[in-house]
Amino acid sequence: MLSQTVEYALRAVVFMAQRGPEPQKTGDIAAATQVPSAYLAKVLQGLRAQGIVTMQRGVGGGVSLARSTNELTILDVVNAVDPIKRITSCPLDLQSHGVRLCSLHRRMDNAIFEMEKAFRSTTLAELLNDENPSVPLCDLQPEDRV
Amino acid sequence: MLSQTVEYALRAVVFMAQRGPEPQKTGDIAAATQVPSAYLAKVLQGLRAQGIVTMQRGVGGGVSLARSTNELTILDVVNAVDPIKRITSCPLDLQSHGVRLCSLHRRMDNAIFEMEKAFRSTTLAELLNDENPSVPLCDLQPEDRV
DNA sequence: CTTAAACAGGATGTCAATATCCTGTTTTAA
DNA sequence: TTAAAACAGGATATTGACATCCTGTTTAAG
Repeated sequence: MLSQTVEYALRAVVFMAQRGPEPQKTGDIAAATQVPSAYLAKVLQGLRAQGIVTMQRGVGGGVSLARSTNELTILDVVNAVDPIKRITSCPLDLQSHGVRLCSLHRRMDNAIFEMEKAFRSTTLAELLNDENPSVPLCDLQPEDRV
Repeated sequence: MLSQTVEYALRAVVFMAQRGPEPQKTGDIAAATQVPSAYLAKVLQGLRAQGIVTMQRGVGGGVSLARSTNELTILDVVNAVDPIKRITSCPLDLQSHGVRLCSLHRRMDNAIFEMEKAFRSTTLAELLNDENPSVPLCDLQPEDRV
């Protein structure tokens, strides 16, 4: 349904958001998010290409979020690595359908739209501020469990 | 986003629904829906395995819908060939998250749920009765166009 | 200037989704 | 009983997603 790559990208972005503005090393992100390090490097390159993160080489370098967590939605991250493709014209190329989708494809597109809407409705900041005993990427200590 | 297989399965099912109860030959369905015939045969086998269609071999045989179009939703077809996988437990296997998803995965699951809901909300019968100038799979003649 | 840190990116491997082909089996009708 | 229709299903490409490895380049610090 959602690609591994999307899952990885979101984990990485959430991790950076939790850590604040300091650049994080790819290896550290990979370890914390349980993502294969070499593959994460590729995913992060995709995020950089889409302006979601910036990367700094050399000693003391690493990966940082390019925008405020208030201005970054889940959808932004999803679209950066695996864009949601709405159905905008007839998949069968029927001349008379064109941009006026038939009932089948209109409803398929609507389902995709609903998912898109759900992703757009949450910013990274909202994710972090969620009052939820389970914190993204963080296992609780036994004594903290409910 | 949605697999080719899902698109193909839905086209095939819609075609059969349009044609009524008579069994349709795989080759005819393939031609009408613009789906590779040999591949459609595999997809239909999947639909049969999930009880969406029945298939009859031999002269006069073919594929038929196993249920009324009132009792068959888009979701049924989608789940038969490419099941929608909700997120039911922590993808990182964090002990303390378990079934209590963190804010990230709860929202990812919610997006999937919204799509699932959209698919569940429409039956095949509703698709066919949609007052919409574009009829699924059918190109209009030039003189009929708006 | 040298060195180690850290990303950059090409080459390569693996696997599942997509797709094709061919032969076998079932079924109906003549 | 025979023949043709039609599905059944195994074997085999092809392609892109996922993943790894290795070497090069940039950068900061000493």
